[in-house]
Amino acid sequence: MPKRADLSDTLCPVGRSAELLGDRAVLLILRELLFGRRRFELIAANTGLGPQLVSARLKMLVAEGIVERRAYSERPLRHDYWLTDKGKALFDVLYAMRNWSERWAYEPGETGDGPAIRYVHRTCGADVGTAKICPGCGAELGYGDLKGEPSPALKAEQVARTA
Amino acid sequence: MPKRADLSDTLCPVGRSAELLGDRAVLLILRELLFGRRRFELIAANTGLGPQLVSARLKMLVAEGIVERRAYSERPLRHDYWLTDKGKALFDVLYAMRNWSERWAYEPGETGDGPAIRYVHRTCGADVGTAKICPGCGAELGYGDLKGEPSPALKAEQVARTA
DNA sequence: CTTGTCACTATGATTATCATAGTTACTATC
DNA sequence: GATAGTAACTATGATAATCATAGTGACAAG
Repeated sequence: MPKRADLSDTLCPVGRSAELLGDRAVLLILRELLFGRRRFELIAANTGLGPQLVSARLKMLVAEGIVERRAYSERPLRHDYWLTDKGKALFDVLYAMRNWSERWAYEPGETGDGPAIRYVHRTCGADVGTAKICPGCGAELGYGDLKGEPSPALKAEQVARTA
Repeated sequence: MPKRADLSDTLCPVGRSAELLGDRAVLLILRELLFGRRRFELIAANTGLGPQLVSARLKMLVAEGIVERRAYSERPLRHDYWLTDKGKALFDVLYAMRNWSERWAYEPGETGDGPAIRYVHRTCGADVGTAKICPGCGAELGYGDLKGEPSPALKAEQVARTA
């Protein structure tokens, strides 16, 4: 690869976010952070990415103001990673990706009989399916509004990765 | 790069679409297709990607059932590229990316005084801003529902790229 | 004082990407 | 009828990002 072309100065909004999100490692790390997994080793294990890549991407995300690095222990000194408001706002993008996958990316029956992850609206309890607005109460769905329940098969996969 | 790790068999819906969308070239090509630019040379020029990359990604997108290759002329034989329903459904993801960018990815005043692209709901005429549901009529917004008007600055950039 | 934990850094092989140039199959112009 | 143009690609070589594996530093626990 030559130095990859830089699109961060394009005025096109899709091009600008493509520079950030058009990267498997970034998307997977954001998934972990949105799921509330904040520790380096957990992120590395769940994504299957090497520590060097995780380190490089987290540094970049901190520099972009999407992630914040915090000390959660002084002795020994240990850090973890938190999404900023700018980072939390990326929930909408990942949720759209999830919705597309649930509809288009699985063979029939591949996830059992339900979706790979069942999402429930915290405030009203409705199963949101793959909707953009809550079918129970009509509210828009954003960061923190949903509670996800992975299917048994997906849960087994996640356990296998961290073991 | 070693062979990139394959996530296409993960059961996680974000992981599965990350395999597809976690790629700058794919996102940029999808942007062009969603904007109705279907010809190879136009896509290459507007994205700034080399023809080899465009060719490889379009082949992959055809194999994934996201894009369809059609002959638009017999003599000389010429082809262009159309989104399938599976491809059109990716509008939601790119629209979420656009919304995030409009809110978080620009310095104040960088796009003039409005957004980089102003979107209007075709059926009711309302300016949708960065909403997920139309603020005019309350309808959900999907592929084909919006008419985009790039800001003068963005338009100038697009003209410069194709010249 | 050895083993374990966590957040990383270092090294080398592999390969995707970019820039540039060339190819094929026609049509249009001089 | 030879040259130039157009559209959709393919070929080639240099570069650098990625992966696998191993190692480091600072501390805690047994």
